[in-house]
Amino acid sequence: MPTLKYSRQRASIKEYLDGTVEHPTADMVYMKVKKQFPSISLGTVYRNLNLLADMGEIRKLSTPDGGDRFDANLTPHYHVVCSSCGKVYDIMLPEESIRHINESADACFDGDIVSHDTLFYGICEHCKKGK
Amino acid sequence: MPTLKYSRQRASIKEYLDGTVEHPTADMVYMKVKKQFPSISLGTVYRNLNLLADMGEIRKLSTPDGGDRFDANLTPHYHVVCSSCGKVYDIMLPEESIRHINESADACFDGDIVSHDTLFYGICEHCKKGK
DNA sequence: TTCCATGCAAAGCGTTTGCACACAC
DNA sequence: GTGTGTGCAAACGCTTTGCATGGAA
Repeated sequence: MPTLKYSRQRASIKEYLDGTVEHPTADMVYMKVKKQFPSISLGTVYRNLNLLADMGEIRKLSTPDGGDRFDANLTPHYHVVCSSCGKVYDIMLPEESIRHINESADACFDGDIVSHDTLFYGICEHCKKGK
Repeated sequence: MPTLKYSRQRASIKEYLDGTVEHPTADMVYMKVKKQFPSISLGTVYRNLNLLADMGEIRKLSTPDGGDRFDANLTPHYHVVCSSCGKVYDIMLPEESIRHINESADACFDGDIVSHDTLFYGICEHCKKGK
């Protein structure tokens, strides 16, 4: 495998992700980092996001509405994606619940459940009110 | 809204989904139904799959590897998607576990969890052995 | 006859990739 | 100087859509 070399662009992407509680799409990252590096390309953003995800420095979340989302928060937590607006929310289940869910799922599945990737769906408060 | 009219193509799609325990992609449905209707187009398959999903006759599952998958099994159950091979498996949790998971998640989320859409990730038995 | 459904092809969208150039080491 | 990262643009995979035609009611 190739040796990793420093790049300002990658550092900027990581820094942005570290400082946000949202779960930005690649395009949102692109827009943000573009302010600092006006000539950065979307391809570079994607390459670095995937690189960071492969290295385990960020998490990549797949959502139903196409675009992936990225999260630099590595503490064990789940996500809820709003079926209405597509936003992704953190959900901090108590450790006991996490264990219970994993044990239940593991017992029913012929293989290994990767716990922290579990994705919940819902309707967020904002979308509930909007109706 | 327009009145729904019968179509052999849609009937065939529904019939195929009713008879399989897999969770076929749109393209798999297309390939299958094409045997009966050689001139059917992929667009028609997509239109009917979305139509059936909107009517609640089938479920549409979003997976991380791009393609959506379709499931005619409407009994309450969850899904596990294998991070390695992309296959989708049914997972029949005991009712008590489902209730526990929902209550836990609901308590931590500012909105409504849509229980049966919850998506687990894992490595299936087949991929575990293959390594 | 009235509309909905179909087939076809083009377009849409998010993402990946090939290539020449720039930059880290 | 060697090899990785970047910017650009083309290509990709999946899905949707516009339009003329075909079929259900």
